[in-house]
Amino acid sequence: MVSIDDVARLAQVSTATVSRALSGRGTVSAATRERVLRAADRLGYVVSAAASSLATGRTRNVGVVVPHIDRWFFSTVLGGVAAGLGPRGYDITLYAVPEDAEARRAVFETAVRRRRVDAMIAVSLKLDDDETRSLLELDLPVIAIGGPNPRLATLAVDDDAVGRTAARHLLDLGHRRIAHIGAAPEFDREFRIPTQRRQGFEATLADAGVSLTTALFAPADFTLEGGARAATQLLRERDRPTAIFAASDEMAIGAVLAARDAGVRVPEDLSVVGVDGHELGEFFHLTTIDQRPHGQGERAAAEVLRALEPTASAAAPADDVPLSAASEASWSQEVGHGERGAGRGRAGVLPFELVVRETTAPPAG
Amino acid sequence: MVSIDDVARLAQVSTATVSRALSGRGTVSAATRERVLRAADRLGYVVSAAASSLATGRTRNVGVVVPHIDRWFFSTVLGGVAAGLGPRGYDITLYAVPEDAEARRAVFETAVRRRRVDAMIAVSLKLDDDETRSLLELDLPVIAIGGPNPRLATLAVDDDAVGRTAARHLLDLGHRRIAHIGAAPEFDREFRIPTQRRQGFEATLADAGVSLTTALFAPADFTLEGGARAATQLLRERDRPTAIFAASDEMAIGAVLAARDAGVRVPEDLSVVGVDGHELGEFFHLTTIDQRPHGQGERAAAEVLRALEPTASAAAPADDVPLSAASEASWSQEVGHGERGAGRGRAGVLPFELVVRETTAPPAG
DNA sequence: CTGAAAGCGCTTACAG
DNA sequence: CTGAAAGCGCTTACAG
Repeated sequence: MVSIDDVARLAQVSTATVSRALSGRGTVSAATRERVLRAADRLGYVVSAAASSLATGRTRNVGVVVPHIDRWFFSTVLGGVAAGLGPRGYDITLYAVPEDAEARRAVFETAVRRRRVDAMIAVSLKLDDDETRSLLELDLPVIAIGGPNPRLATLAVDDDAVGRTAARHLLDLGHRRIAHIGAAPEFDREFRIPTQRRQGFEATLADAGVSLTTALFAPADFTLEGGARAATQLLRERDRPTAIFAASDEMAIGAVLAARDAGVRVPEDLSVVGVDGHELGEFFHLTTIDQRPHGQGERAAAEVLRALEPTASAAAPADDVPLSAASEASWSQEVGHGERGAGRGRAGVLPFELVVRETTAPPAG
Repeated sequence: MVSIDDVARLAQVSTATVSRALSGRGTVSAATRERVLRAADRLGYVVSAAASSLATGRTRNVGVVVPHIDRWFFSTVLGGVAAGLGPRGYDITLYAVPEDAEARRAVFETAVRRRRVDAMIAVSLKLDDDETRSLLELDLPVIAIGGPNPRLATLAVDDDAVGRTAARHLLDLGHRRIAHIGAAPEFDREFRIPTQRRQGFEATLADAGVSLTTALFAPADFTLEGGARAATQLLRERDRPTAIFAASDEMAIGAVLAARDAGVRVPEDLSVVGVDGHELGEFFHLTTIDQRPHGQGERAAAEVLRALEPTASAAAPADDVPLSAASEASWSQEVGHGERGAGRGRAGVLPFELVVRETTAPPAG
C-alpha cells in the first residue's frame, strides 16, 4: 500500500508538506504543490481514511439509520442522501435498525458509537430515550427525517397538513362519503406519521360536517396488497364510500386495483388519493400528495453539509437559504401548510404537493 | 469522549490489558477481565473505529457498490447483505456508482481507495479494466454479484438456464407462439444479464422448432410501465403471441396489466412469466423465476465473512459448505442449470426457482 | 513556505 | 498474566 511517506520521498518534501499540498490546508508554493500532486498521482496515492480520521477527528463519512433498507420510501430517501453527499466526497454508512430488540440495542450501543461518522441522519424512526441519548452523546450533527423525536433536529412534512389537503381535495370535488385507509395501530407505534395524516384529514372532514365513522376506516400495512384488502372491505359496505384517502401510494394503488376487480370504476364510482409520490403512481394515473422522498434525502444531506462545512455551504448560494425559506420557495401553489414545526427542536418543514391525476373526480351522483 | 485510557484508569490496569480484555485476543485473568468489562460498561466505552483500524488494519466495515440504490433489486440485495453482516458486527458503507463518467471515476479512483473497508461487494456492475484494477489493487476480498467481470470472483445466477427454464415451462404448457420482453440494447450494455436470459430462452425455443422472430421481441427498460408498453405493442400483432416471457417481474406485471387493459385474458388468452421474485409478484399471481435477491445479498455476505474470518466461519457449520455444494443443496427440483460458472474466476452459482402461479396456463386453442 | 516532532487512540510483539 | 513502548499513517501547531 502506498503511504504518504512514499509520496514525500518521490516529491522530495516532508510528509507535512505532502499533507498540506493534498488537503489544501496550509500554504504550499505552487511549484511544490505541483510536484506533490504529480507524485501522488503517479503513485496512485489516496489518503488512508483511518489515519486521517484519527489525526483530524473527521471521517468524511455520514451515517444513515433506517428501519428498513429495502422498502421503497427508505431506499428512495437514501438515494437522495447519496446524491447530496457523494459529490461532496462523503461516504455513507448504513445502519439498518433490526426488529429484534437485542440487535437493535447493539446498533445504538455499539455500532453507532464507534465514531465512524461525522454526522447522522435518522429516517422515520421513533427512538426511545436511550437511543436518542446515544445519538446525542455522539456530539455530532444529527438530523432526523420524520419521526416523532422532539429532542432531535427534525425535517418533516407537515402530515397534519397532508391529511387536510387530501380531505379538502375530496370535499371540493363534492365527495361526502369518504373513507380512509391508514395504519394499523401496531404498525403506527413505530412511525406515528400516519396518525397525524389521519388527524388532519378527520379534522377537515369534521369542519365540513362530514364524519369518518368506524365503518369508513380500514387499517392496513402500507403494502399494495394490504391496501387492496382494505379497499375490498370498504367497498363491501352497504353504503359504499365514493372516495378513499390512503395514507400511502402503494395502498392507494392496491385500492385502485381492488376496485377494478370489484367492478367499481375509478374515478367514476370511486375516487382514490394517496400519499408519497411513488414512481408507480404515474403508471396508475394516481392522484397523490407527493412528499418527494428523494428530495427529503437531499435536503437532509444539505443540512448535514451545512453543519459540517459552514464555510463551504456559505460559498454555495443554492444551499445558503435558511431552512424555512428554502422550503417555502419550493412549495407549490396547491400546497397547504399547518403550523410550522410546532413542538420540534430546530425543525425544518418539508414541502409536499397535491398532484391531481385521474383517480379522483366528482362523485357520479 | 471516553477513551481506552479512561477505562484503564478506572479498572486500574494498563491500556494493553483493557484492549486484550475487550477484544478477547491475548490472555487476561478472569478477575481482571471482569473489572475491565465493568469499567468499560460503566463509562459506556466503545472502541474508536479509526484508532482500531489504524492499529490493526481491519475496519469491520464492508463496502457495497451498486449502480442504483433506489431500485427494488438493488435495495433488496442490499437488505440481504445487511442481514448477513449486521449480526456479525460489520458496518456497511455504500458506494453508489453515478451515471456521470467523471463522478464514476471519482468513486473508483478515490472513494473506494480510502481503505475504509475490509472487503467489497459489487452488485450487477460491468466494470472496465481500470475499475476492476482499482478494486483488485485494494488487495481485499472482492465479491461480485452478477455482472460480467471475468477477473472478479462472481456469484451469479445462471441466466442462460433461467431463459431455458422459462422457455421449457411455456413449451411444456403447449405454447408455440411465444414473445419476449427483454432489454433494450443501450440498457443491456451495462448489465449484459438480460442477453444471457434471452439466449437460453431462444436456444430452447429453437431446439423445439419454435422461433423468436423480430416481431416477437420487444425491448423495454425493466420498469412496469416499459413492460406494459412493450406488451401492448406485442398484443397488437396480427398473429398475437399466446405467451410472453419478460426478463423482469416488473415488466411482467406491466404486461399483465396491459393485457387486461387490452381485453386479453390472463392466462386464458395470454400466459406471462417473469424473472426476479419481486414482492408484487404474489399480489398479481405472477408465475416467475425467483432469483431470491435477498438471498444473493446474504450469500455475498457469507462469502465475505468466510474470506475475512476463516476460523469463525469454520465454526459455523451452515456456512462451511464449499461454494458449489452450497448452491447445489439449495437448488430446488424445478431448477434447471447450464454449465457452471464457465469463464468466471472462482465463481459461485446462485440458485433460482420456477414459481408457478396463475399467469401461465396452456393456450386456449 | 517548509520541516521536525508530537499526538490522534488503539494494538501487539516483547519482556518480565 | 500484565505492562512499557513502539508503531499504525496521518495532521498540525510550532519553529525557523
